[in-house]
Amino acid sequence: MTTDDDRRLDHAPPGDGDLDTRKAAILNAVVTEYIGSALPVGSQHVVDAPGVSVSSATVRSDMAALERDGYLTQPHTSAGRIPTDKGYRFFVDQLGGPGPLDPGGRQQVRQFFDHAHGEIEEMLEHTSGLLADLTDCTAMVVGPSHESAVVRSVQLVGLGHRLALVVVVLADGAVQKQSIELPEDADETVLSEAGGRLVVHALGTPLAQVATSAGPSGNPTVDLVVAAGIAALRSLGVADGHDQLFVGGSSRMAAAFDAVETVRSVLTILEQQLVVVSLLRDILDTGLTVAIGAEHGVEPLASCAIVVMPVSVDGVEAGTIGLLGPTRMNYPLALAAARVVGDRLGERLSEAAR
Amino acid sequence: MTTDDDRRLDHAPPGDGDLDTRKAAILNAVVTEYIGSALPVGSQHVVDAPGVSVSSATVRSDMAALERDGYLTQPHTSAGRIPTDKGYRFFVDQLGGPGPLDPGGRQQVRQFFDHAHGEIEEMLEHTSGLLADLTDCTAMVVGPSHESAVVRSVQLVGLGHRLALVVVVLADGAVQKQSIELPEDADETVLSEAGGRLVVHALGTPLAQVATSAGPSGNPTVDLVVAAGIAALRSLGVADGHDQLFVGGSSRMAAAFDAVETVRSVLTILEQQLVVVSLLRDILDTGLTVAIGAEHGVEPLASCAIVVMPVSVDGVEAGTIGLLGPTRMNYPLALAAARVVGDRLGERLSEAAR
DNA sequence: GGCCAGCACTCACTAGAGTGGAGTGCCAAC
DNA sequence: GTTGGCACTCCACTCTAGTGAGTGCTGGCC
Repeated sequence: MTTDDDRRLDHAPPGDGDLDTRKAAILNAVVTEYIGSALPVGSQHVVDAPGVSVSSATVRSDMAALERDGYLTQPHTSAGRIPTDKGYRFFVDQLGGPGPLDPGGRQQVRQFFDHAHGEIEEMLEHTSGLLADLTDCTAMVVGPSHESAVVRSVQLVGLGHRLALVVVVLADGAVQKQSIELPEDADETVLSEAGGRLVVHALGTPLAQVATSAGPSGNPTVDLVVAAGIAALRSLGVADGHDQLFVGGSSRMAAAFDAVETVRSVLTILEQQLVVVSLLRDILDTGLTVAIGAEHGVEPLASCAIVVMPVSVDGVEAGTIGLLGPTRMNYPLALAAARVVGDRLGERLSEAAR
Repeated sequence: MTTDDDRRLDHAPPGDGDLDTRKAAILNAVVTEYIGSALPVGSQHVVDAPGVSVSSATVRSDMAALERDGYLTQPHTSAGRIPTDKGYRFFVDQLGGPGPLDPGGRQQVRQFFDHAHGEIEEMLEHTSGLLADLTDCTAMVVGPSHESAVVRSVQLVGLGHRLALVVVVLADGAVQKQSIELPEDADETVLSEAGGRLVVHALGTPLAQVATSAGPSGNPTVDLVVAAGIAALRSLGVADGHDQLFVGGSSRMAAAFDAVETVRSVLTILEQQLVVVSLLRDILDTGLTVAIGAEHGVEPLASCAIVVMPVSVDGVEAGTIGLLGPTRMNYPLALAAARVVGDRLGERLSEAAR
């Protein structure tokens, strides 16, 4: 039964992160099994796994060692083992990054991007749905920040009642707006004069680098409006991560846990866009791709794992993809899907920015 | 104990939707109690309620009658009663519309709208959060449709690569965009010429009433671009309900049910914007304010009730507020909150449109 | 020294019996 | 029509085996 498969593993280097080859194989088998069944895994279920050509007794003693070392744990004595966060961590590290996506998934991704149309926000939104479908996780998509996008057009539109709208079109196709208050004596002429000056001031400049002030025009009212417009532009340039998060498939969290209280607390986190965006940012900043259990500091997500993948637009990390699931999520699938979708999304966004 | 309070009810007209005064009082007491406790209500818990100055034995026989008539049901023999959908319906009808909001809630609403700032989308989003906080329900806010909003500004911005963006600013401060493909030979001149013609064509017109075609300009390329721009404008005028729904507090659904499967199916519905928007639309169209259980046709929401409230902008029903909770939701609170917030939101939007 | 069959042990899970209590329906009396 | 009294029902809870998956240990074997 276990004849050919093992050779590869038997001859692998002995030290694989403190674990000998067989222990690693057993750990992987436990993790894989548990991800599939969500049931504690006994020694008997592991003996047939590749790389484990020993009896259940030997597996037991190895499992005991793995438990001593903190990779596995028992819900109670005389139950099977389930992986600890450390166990999942080993499993994930040993995967060595995303593998290929299964053909069905690849097909689904291809179809999606072939038919993806419409505006960028719509596409990001749908992408989160696609990822959720592919992985059965909750998907988070953070759109590219507009900080460095070049201003293609600025417009000042009066709305009446001392209110005007600064409308900016950026090179990546994003449209931003910000309302400003007008001084009492600002009429159409002032608005159009100020609009013209804003165009001269900001056109062709990255949003975050719009200069703080423009020269005087001779008309103090115009100067006031221009100043307000510049302030509005600059405030749009600050990436507050507020308006660019798309969460898809949050209902999957309900399927992932059977404690309704866990579901509630996870959903509560997901409602806080700022928390989610900075969480993903933090994980990326620590250089991780997967954050398991307590590794990210967010307490209510202690029983969750997060897979993050940067989305590169023209070679620059611009957006982020995140997948949220229980710690026993399907890591190989999640990693593969995140990579493939991230790459394709990046390509798409790069094309659009060109 | 029950002396003064009853007189009002004792002298009420005998037929209140097929129920005599005392039965109605008992039904109301059961509903109120059950909304608070989520536990089946026994005859003993009802004898102290206003309008019920009889013994538990009498209450029992009335309850039996109410069950025969379909207002109450028993989870099992020898358990207390819980209201049926019909029972909730009677309760809600007898409320006769929204009552006043409690002072704390009023205060919260006032504070919110005093400090509400920023763009319309942001405000709608935050409004959904406010409603969820007030009522402990999931809140849905459908923004005003832009069909009838007057075009304040049209702009054609080239994005390179045979792509341009039609950017429309509407009188209510909304900004819409739609990308169009350009013919091979469209250069900056064509773009600006076409942009100018679009302005002439659409400015001051309600979005849904933009005429289908403009006269020829003499330059076939310009005509092509203008046609594409008009098509884009008209497509924006179609209220597909896609981009104007804001759902807040979906985590509250997890707290409302203890069956995780129910939570999952409800969340799945909430993820389908189109379904939610048309559901609210349907309920409003049937002239209801509250849809209980099976009254709306959506099967996965059979254990939910929905409170809807139109939001009037300048006297015209423009947006919608919806509250989703379990059938045993706090109807008086939900109705009061929806009314107050809906009114204030309407005022706010009317101001902005002026 | 590493591996393994055998064995005693642990403990969640299930089913069944017993009990308490909340609640009902019915009835005779007022 | 209303009420107190009473027998009855049935859930929720507890307790008690019994079962079985799974463990740790041990002594013998290669």
